[in-house]
Amino acid sequence: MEETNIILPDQIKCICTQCDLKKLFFGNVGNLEMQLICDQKIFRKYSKSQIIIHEGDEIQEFTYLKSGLVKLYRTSGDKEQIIHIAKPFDFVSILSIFSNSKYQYSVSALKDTVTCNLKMDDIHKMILKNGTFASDLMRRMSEVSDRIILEMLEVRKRNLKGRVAFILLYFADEIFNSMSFDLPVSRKEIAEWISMSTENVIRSLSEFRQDKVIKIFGKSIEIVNREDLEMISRLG
Amino acid sequence: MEETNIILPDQIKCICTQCDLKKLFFGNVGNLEMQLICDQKIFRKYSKSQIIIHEGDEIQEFTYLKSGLVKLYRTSGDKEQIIHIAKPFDFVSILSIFSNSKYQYSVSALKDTVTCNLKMDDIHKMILKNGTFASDLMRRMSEVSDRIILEMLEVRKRNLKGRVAFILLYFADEIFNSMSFDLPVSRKEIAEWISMSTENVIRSLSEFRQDKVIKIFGKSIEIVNREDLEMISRLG
DNA sequence: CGCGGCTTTGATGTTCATCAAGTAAAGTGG
DNA sequence: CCACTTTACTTGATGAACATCAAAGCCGCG
Repeated sequence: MEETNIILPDQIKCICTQCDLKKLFFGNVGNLEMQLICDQKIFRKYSKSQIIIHEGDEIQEFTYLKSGLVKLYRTSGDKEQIIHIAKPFDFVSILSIFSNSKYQYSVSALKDTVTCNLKMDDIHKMILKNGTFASDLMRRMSEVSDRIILEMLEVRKRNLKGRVAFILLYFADEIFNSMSFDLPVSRKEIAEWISMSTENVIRSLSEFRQDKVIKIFGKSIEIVNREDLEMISRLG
Repeated sequence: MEETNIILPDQIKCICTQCDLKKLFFGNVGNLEMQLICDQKIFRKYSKSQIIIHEGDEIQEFTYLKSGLVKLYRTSGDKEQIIHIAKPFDFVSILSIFSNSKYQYSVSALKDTVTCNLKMDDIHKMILKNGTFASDLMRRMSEVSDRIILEMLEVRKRNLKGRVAFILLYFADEIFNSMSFDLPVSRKEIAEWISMSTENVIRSLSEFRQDKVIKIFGKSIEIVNREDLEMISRLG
């Protein structure tokens, strides 16, 4: 939220009407209305591990990801609980914003991330005026919360190894669309995501490597035997 | 959903404009619009353990609780995972309905329950026409999903005894508003809610009883030492 | 170059699931 | 309504799963 994160629209070549993300929420917003929103928008740029949204902060903006990758989490005491990892189109900051005046979760950047921020007031006004926009937005909210809840249930019904396998497949299928990728999170963060200890996350990864299910080079992961990994995820 | 569950409006003295639940969603709906909805409404009555919504069913109605108590859960294989326990005003069936054509969760009655069912089409039409209604509905959706997610996180960060203590306090504070109440769920259901084994839920309850934190007579629970129970919930 | 955080492995102990066996309660069909 | 069956509840014993502690190597960063 610091001023230093602001980048002016003309620093990024971006015309709202041509934005890939337009159809997410603004597919049914006329060009005139769109122009009003467009003129008000602010981009913010965050580098890895910078905090985008801080639990407890006043909600004044409607924030969505233009590029990058973020984690949604909650802090209690000195511990963090990761709720979800989201990429553009996964509009996580949509949670809470219509019921609370303050954010219930924090969001931070896992890699360099750019957000597009609109004034919450403008969004509220548009909901009142434009029913189709309201309807589209509702669908998005419902999708996001459904996905998060179902994902938490999927994790929760598995044991340690099943959870780790599930997370690896999640990165492969949902985030990177590839069998090899660089982990955007630490082992500790995986642990905070699946509610297990860091050591046991590492032990599971090592075991998968020994069993030739995956290859590991530091943060770099390659899924070698997808069938086995899926089996571990299903049975665990 | 069976026809046998339908009860005609005049069997229950109910005028929509005077309904306690009106302000939940329809606080900003005019009397004329309200009348249209009102004429279309159907009540359904369910007895304990009857299924109100079945995972996978087509979503055609907008369902909310008039009275009773329900559990929201998901079935995988032969096991159930309880997501949330809800009473009237906690409008759980709001989840999924704007993003999916089918229900992602099941809902069943924990005690005799009456639902008020509106046509989904009418709700959609009203969202398009009435911006304030859309806005109110969004706030409710956001509240419900926030509450469920935060609750799951609270459970997940605790250990066995902490979870059991948390659930007991949940019943006392959120459901019954009393330090003594009849458990509306079995030990097994508590286990499915907090992802622990039935035996260990029972052992925790027995231990609380031995330590004179609670009294137990079958399904009947009395919280004797609230401070201790809160301590267990906090530290566990 | 040194410090702190991340990663890794091993050893140990705690927490929890599972199995077993018995009692109580609740539903079912004659 | 009773005998019967099933489901819920309870406790103990055992072993598996997982956390914690400890120690050492590694990496990035000021």
